[in-house]
Amino acid sequence: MEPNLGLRDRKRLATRLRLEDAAVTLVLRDGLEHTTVDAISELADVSPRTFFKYFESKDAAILGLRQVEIAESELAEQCDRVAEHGLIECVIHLLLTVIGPPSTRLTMREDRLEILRRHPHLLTTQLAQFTQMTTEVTDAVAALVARDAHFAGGSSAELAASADLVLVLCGGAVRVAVKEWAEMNPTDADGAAEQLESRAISLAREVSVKLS
Amino acid sequence: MEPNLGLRDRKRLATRLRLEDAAVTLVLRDGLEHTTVDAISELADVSPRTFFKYFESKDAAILGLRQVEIAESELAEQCDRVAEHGLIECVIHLLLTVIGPPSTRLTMREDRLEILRRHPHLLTTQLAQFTQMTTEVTDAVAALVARDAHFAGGSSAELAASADLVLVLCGGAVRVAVKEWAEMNPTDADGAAEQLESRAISLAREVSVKLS
DNA sequence: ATGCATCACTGTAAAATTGCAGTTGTGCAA
DNA sequence: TTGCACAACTGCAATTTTACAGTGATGCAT
Repeated sequence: MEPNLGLRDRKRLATRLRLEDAAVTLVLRDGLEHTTVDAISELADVSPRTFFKYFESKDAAILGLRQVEIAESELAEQCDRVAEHGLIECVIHLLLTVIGPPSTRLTMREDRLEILRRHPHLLTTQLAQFTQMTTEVTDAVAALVARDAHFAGGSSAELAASADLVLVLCGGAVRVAVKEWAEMNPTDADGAAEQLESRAISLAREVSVKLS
Repeated sequence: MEPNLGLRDRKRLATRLRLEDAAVTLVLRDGLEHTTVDAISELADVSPRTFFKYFESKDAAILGLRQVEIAESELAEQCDRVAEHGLIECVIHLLLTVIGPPSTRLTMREDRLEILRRHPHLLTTQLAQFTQMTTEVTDAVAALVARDAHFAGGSSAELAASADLVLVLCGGAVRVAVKEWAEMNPTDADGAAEQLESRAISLAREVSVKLS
């Protein structure tokens, strides 16, 4: 699946998956509150200290939320699509790029949905993490908004405010699209990226039209 | 200022303000990383355990973020404005109601802005808390959206998705408006509520128009 | 004024999270 | 192959945060 990775990266990926599996397994078996970081780490054969090198919190491990770091070059590349496509399309594509493709392991996805049903407060964690991800691209979105014809001519402060709002709207659209996809599409995971992008764009468009 | 409070509530309010003052004072004096919850609690004359009865985290105390709990009745009352006003206006008014009026203590506001400048990561905390607040009114917003003429006729899932996006857009508008107000309006704190509402509405309207 | 229900406060212990320093394994070039 | 730079892993200590259980203060009806 991923043969183009060196030994170091393969080990790292394996450790992360082992931690995710351990977290999900133990939570389903013992319940969220009786599952400790120590137990997860032990089952995954790493020290508790290492656990936090992979995940920001226990919840993040259970949900499989990796921390993103974006290369400036990637962002700049994405930003050269404004002329051809619309602003909403560009921002959503940017967001989907940084959050990466959804997990292809169907069992895992089912298990996580079950955990989310049992512990709704995890939705808060998920939302917070997602929001944090989106803020990482704030500067890039500001640049995109500044180039858009509809927003041109505003003051610096106005542009910054507009960028902020465009970002939260598109981020929300992506979040809703991902959620719908996770809940409704148990079969193929191939066209996922395209489906997500298409759905998110139509959601954002629809709302902005109906609100104006 | 607030004579219509019993002894218990007055004491509680005083304790919260003492904790906020202690947190801000110590952070400005010793720096964020050298200020412990123990020190804050000691200066405020409560136990560290009590600290967490008032604030969810050290950061929340520094920023003065109180945890909100909304009465269902209040929400229902707000929701009866859809017919007369637009959807955006209603949702923003709802949000401003639940987050309450901004702090009127100017020194405190200045001090906190200074701390935010020195420790940008606190913005993440602030944003997360704000997002959490907004999600508390998800159901009420869903009801508002369902009543709105532009959104009527959609399926249940479509309505839920739309409500989600309307909420993040309005929430973002309020957040931007509050931020602008905190940074630019050192004088009167009286018309604050109206200014905030007006600014947030125009922000949300403008973006939805330009995006559509 | 009295009694009761409730809430605020506290101590203790356990779990979660972070910082620091040291060891080991990996990638890479000589 | 050897050696170096760096990343991953670990242990340890300190801090943050939560759960539980108990004590005292407050609000309120009588």
